[in-house]
Amino acid sequence: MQPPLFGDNSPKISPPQAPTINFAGLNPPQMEAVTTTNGPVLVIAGAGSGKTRTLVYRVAYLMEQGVPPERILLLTFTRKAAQEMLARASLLLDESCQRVTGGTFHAVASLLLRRYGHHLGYTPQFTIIDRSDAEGIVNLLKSALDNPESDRKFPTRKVIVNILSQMVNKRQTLPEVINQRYQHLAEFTAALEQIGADYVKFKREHNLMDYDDLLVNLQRVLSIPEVGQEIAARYSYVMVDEYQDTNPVQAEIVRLIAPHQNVMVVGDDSQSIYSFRGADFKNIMEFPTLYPGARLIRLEENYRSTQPILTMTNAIIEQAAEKYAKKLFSSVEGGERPLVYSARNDSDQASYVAGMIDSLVREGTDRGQIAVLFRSGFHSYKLELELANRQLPFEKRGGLKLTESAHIKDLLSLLRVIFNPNDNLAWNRILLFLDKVGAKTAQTILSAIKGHDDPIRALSSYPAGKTWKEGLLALAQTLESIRQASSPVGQYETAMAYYQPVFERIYHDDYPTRARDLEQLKEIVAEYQSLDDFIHDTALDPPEAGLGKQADEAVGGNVILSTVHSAKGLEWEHVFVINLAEGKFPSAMAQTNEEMEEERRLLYVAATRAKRHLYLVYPREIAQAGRMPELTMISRFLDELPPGVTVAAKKKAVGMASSFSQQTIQRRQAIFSKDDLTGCQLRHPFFGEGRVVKMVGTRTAQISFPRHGLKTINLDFVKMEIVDQ
DNA sequence: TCTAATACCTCTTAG
DNA sequence: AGGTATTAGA
Repeated sequence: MQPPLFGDNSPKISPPQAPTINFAGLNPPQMEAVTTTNGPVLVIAGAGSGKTRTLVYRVAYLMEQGVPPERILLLTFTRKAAQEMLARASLLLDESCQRVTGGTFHAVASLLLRRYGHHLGYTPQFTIIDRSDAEGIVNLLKSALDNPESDRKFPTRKVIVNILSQMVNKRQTLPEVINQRYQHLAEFTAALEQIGADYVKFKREHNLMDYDDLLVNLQRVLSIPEVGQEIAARYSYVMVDEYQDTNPVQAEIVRLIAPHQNVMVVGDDSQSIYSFRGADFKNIMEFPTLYPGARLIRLEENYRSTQPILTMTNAIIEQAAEKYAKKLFSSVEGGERPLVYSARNDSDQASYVAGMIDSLVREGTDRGQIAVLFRSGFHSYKLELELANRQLPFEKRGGLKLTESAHIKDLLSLLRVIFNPNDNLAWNRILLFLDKVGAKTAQTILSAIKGHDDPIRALSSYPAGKTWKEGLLALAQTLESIRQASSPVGQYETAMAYYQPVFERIYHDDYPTRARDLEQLKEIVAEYQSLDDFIHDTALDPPEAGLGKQADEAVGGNVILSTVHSAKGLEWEHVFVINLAEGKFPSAMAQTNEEMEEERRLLYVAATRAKRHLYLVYPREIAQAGRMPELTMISRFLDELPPGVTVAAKKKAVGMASSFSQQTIQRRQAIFSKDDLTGCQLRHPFFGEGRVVKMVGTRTAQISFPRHGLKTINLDFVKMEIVDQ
């Protein structure tokens, strides 16, 4: 269970003896940041300089000074970060630290807007929509616009949502956004303006808020004098983590919520990686202007990484076009230079990394001390297969979230219409479950039942077509039962009983795999007392889907595969950064100089996650679906490094997994040159190990895989390895 | 007129 | 692997 965002307001019983905090572990600037509690404070904290520790101590210190936890607000970048900090503060002081209000801007906004959103015309049951929901709405509005000749150049719903979001986050007008980044769409300005207005109207009419609305609407209620005062009166001390990644709207929220100016913000301009969300690393430098008399504290000593790693990361940021002079120095002894491995291709890269991880684990390295980082979620697919083959459990962070997959959205939609009967997207989704009902019919039904104060009842009396009347009644009945079910699990099960056959029909190809996600969802639902809480929580902090998660909740944790963005603020002994090739990292999407600079900072963030060992890997060629593999160039960021900062890794140098040893390779070649492989144990990149039952032709074998059954495989096309004769 | 099946295309990063 | 555009079929 997540700790409540707002602490309970029950009267606090002071402990007989006030516990005291031991500050021995803090250096002088950290100590200054902890004890300067009144007035604005800006902490510029380099990577690994003990920023989190400082915040944790400060929370505990404030409480030791007698500040009630309910009056402290800690805004962080992820909900997880807030939980972790409060848990650590509890260890320093006592459990009451858990009652501090801590979470993301969005989570805090969601809670405050449930209470104060009525000033803007929202009911407390508004639904938070995610990106794909927003895209769905925009798509709807786009087609309603009926541009005469549906031109191919008209932007996709994805691009439109990006543009609308950028307008909000950077507080720009549509022409400004178009002029800055989307000049090629200038001719569609009028249409986009219309879609933007329709989108706002649609959300308003259906009691929906997207992520941007949460922030903007919070800012708006805070700007209503009486309401703003009431909210501001709740908090006497406000702390903001990762301030370099806040956007102007968030900065304004901080200003409004803390008129007393007891605000401490912590950040590092070199680690600004969210400009696509409207953040500008210059904002942090403007803090002293916004808060005259702000105390500036710098944390520059690095407690995380060895000097050779810092030498390399300093070199990366050294090349940045615009930077505020800062050079981290290490207090960690010794260490080796970062290794660079040049892989032949994606497969070689995956097998190198998996092999290294395998041998590290065999040597006794804690799995939880190993992470693989990459620019984009899909960059790790190959590696995921490779790790699964070697039965190495891992957890993936970033990329697709559980609630973003189609089948989970289906089920959640059944619950969402109960919660917010105005949620058209959810309605549309579940109406499409019905056989013989498509987009058109669904819209017709929807507009018919929309006006009723009880759309579910209205649904059961809808004049349905002969072919789908039965299905419609069954759906209406199910919704009624869900509404009446007493617990969230009960509601889940009622919904699931209805959804199961639909599910098997829609996803007939792969529903067993997807079924696992639904099971996982059930476990999450089971932790909740009310459906409302469940829907709020999952909207803002979707649980992550993963192969690895259920594999092993082993001691010390699992190997982590993560996007760089999701690795922010974390650290590991061993860090692999993969796909360091032009077009991948930096991403091909980075066009402007500013964007390229952000890619550089992104690599800086990735590399500074490493405590002792850093491995930089890139493929020399990239396979593209349906095309010949293309040669790639090494990432410019590595190419620009001064000589001697890194060291080339020898191919498969360090104790590789047995299946990749020289002997194995020789044996494999020897045997593969033979004709008859009957009886051999082979390893398939996807199906895992299997035994050859018989040869079908000279190069084709029938192989029995324990988990996947009998397959006929051409050995020239599929890369197989000999495991045993 | 609408649904269902098929072939094809494109993929950032996140609350 | 997901969505979209196209087309066959009801």
